[in-house]
Amino acid sequence: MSVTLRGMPGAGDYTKGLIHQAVNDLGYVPHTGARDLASQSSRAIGVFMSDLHNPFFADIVDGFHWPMRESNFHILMGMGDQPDLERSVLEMFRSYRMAGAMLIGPGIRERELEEFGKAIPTVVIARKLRTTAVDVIVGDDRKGARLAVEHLYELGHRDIAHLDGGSLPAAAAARRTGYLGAMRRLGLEKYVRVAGGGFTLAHGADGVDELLKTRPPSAIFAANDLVAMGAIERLATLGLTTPNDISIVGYDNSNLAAQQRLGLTSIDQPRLQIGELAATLLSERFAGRTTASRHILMPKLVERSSTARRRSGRRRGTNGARF
Amino acid sequence: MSVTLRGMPGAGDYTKGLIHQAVNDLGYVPHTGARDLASQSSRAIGVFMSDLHNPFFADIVDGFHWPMRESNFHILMGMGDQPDLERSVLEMFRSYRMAGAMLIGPGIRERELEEFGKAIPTVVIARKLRTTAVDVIVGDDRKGARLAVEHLYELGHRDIAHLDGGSLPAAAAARRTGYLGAMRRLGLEKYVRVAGGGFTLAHGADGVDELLKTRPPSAIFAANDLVAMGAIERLATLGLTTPNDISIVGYDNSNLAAQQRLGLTSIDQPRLQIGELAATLLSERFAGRTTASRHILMPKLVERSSTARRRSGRRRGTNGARF
DNA sequence: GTGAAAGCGCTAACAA
DNA sequence: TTGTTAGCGCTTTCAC
Repeated sequence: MSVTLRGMPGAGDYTKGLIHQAVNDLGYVPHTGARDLASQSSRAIGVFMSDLHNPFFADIVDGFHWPMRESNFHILMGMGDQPDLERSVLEMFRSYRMAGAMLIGPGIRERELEEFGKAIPTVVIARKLRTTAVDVIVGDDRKGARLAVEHLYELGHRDIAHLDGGSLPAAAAARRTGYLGAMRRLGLEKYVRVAGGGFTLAHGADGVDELLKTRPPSAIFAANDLVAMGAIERLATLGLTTPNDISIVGYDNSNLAAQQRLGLTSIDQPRLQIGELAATLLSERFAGRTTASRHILMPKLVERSSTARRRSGRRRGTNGARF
Repeated sequence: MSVTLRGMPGAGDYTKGLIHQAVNDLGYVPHTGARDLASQSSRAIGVFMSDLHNPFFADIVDGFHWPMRESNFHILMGMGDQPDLERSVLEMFRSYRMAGAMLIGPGIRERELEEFGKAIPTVVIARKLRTTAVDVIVGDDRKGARLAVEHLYELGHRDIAHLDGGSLPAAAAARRTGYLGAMRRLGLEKYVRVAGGGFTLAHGADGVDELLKTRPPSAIFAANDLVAMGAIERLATLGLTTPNDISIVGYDNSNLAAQQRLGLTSIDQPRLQIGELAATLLSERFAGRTTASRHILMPKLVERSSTARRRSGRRRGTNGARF
């Protein structure tokens, strides 16, 4: 069909217009499956997200989206919060012979990820990996946890508890380890308390309930912003305000923390930049790079109003003007 | 290859096992593109989301996901917050000759959606449409807005402002209209105030700033939960607490409102159920239904702690026990 | 039951 | 430049 309708080097603009017009009217859309089959190639990039609700992930996708589109790829997203679902999503990516993939917070075994990476150029986000079959972008979560604890320490807090992210995502373990290490280094072993277990708002609320069974801590380091927010709100309903009664640090510096003038002190990971870097790494792979590329991004603490100097006596106050 | 490796009615279990083993070791994954081309069919369902950050949408997808998987379809998601992106996502769905599609909050013209619906069995969520080419699931947003205003009225509020959802999504207009109508019916015209314009946390905060340029209202009806939360937090930093100083009602009853014990009074739309219904409608289409199916879901108000009876004198109090 | 052959809608290579 | 042809990896059909 007219030189398969693509380049059409010949033919004047007028003719071109006519053809496109006709094609449009007919509602013709080229058959990607057939095209990919014939050309033995694909312009599709698979994006796997372990959690559709996590705004941190959404930002990464936002950052990834644009450069990929500019390079004329299209993004197909799959999600699955359980290993089986995850596997089936990855198999689907392979079954479409996609050109590349970005996996955000995958939970399956490293072996499986390695096998996947051998089949499709892949960049993995937020999962520490040894294999060289995929590119990796991770934050230094232990360092981030340390920043959080030290920040609270400098504000005079000693009784610092941790709301844990749970078992599945690797990030949770690193943050917990970082917390424990920092507490030890500061001589605060006796204050060490870990509660909760999960990355959602509900986990934050439940974690607070758990902590309060013994005593309210002076400060909390939460595994991510969602958990921190859940904790703050739970504390509020119990009459404990932040930061007057309890200081809280989150993780991810997601837009929940930032845009919402809630002002959550949080550990920043450059979300959009991570997505953009992922796009760059894939492009490099497409351009021929075969060696693995590994990036450890340094987190930094963003101080907002959810943390404050420890007050000896409890007092309730406002921190803004009244009308 | 071994009766194309599918049913394999013959061959003992042992042989079957051997074959699958070998296939697995070789890392063979059937080529979906070729299969679809040959069979002139597809097991792919496209899901379009206008906003990856909206937890309401994520819940709908969650509800949709399971029944579809059970029916042996796989979900491929695309997103795009701008009309051009949206168009390109839909074209991609068509280029893959997908079996069906769910479009959440599409923003393009009805004509285009109609054309799409003629090509692929489609259910559209959260967008009022006249065309019979697609199935439609919408909430009665005007009714929902009325519920919100009446609830606040019954609590003694008169000076009720609205934080608007903006121009693009059709839902915003219906909620605004519902607000205006309800205010008029209650004889509160002189209190009518609309501020903000958008569906994000930041829009909520900005809307509050806008309102406070004149005077703090007694209560606020927000276009969705994100906006409500942004407003609450902004008010808090200004020393105005909810619900003591200002009552707030959100919309969507998203998990931000519910799980987070923030306790946001909100207008419930049965999110998971919407997703499940969408799956049912698609299945019906696959089973042969050709007439359009249209569903208007009735919203209901879920009262939580962000709304309270109006207090004549301002006072600040706690609403929970202290330790 | 099993095996061979045609063909899905395209692209790529070649011939005219 | 343009038209023709083989073939991508499968399914489907039809003959055996």
